[in-house]
Amino acid sequence: MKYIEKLRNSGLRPTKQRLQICEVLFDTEKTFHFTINELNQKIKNQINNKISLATIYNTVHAFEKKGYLKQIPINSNQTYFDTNVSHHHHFYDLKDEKLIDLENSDVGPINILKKINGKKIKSVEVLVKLED
Amino acid sequence: MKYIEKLRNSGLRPTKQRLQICEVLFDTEKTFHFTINELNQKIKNQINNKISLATIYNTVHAFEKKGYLKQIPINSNQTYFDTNVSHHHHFYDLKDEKLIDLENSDVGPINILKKINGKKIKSVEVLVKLED
DNA sequence: CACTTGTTTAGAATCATTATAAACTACATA
DNA sequence: TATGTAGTTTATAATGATTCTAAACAAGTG
Ligand SMILES: [Mn+2]
Ligand SMILES: [Mn+2]
Ligand SMILES: [Zn+2]
Ligand SMILES: [Zn+2]
Repeated sequence: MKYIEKLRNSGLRPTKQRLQICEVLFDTEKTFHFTINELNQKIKNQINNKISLATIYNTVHAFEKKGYLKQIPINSNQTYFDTNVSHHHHFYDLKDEKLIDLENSDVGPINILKKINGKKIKSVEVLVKLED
Repeated sequence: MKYIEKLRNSGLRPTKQRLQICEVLFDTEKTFHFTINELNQKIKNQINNKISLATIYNTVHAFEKKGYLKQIPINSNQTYFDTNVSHHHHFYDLKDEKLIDLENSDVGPINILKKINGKKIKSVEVLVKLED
């Protein structure tokens, strides 16, 4: 199974629950954005199985640490994650509270001129807030 | 007093507590970033008075709504605010968990090419994560 | 001053997230 | 294949930032 490698790379044994989480996260045509609660619902519907929140949190965080998921920097009462781990940006629709992908090509090249001594840039993310 | 106008514009009466919050927020040479807890500490030290958290939350949110404070989009267990309401961006030092201003001129012009039907851009914010 | 409406506050409620620890499982090794 | 150990799952509790509540209090008006 293709997900075993992802799990092992993340330092996790391939258990039934984790493989099911992988199916929901990665066995899709399109990438998507989600909160832990939304993922939990999706698992219940799609896999027709309940996985404890603790396992979901742990697995998502392990993937995020390894770079198989991204956290989206946004102020919300819940943390948003993204299965699209390519370098890209986001619209945030303030009214609908929805995220929309902004491909790298939809945003011009970004050149950070300021340097901080002894630090290097890990990521550059643009958040574009939308209103009506 | 110069803060009375800010308060009235935000739909708030100028009370003793709110004026003291204003002093801490706006009576400074430099702008700064803060969490509610940090602001609470600052008030205790600087004004030598305790103001209830409810009042601090309410006042900060009223100012944020009116545009006298900005919320910084970042994933943290606490919400970060900024007294610098000019259009600017941020470095986020992952190790020290500190925010650093990135002036508009430190980032090239950003051109959002994608348009969303019926929505207009309210803000464009760049977050640059730093590692060692 | 008297009245109304807005404000402050302590404490409770909420709720996303993290911690705990007991029952269970993967899997290496005998 | 059987056994042992380290890792995993789960229900449940704890944590902690934020929001809510409602009673005591203050601002502003006439
Ligand atoms: Mn998280
Ligand atoms: Mn807030
Ligand atoms: Zn995305
Ligand atoms: Zn700033």
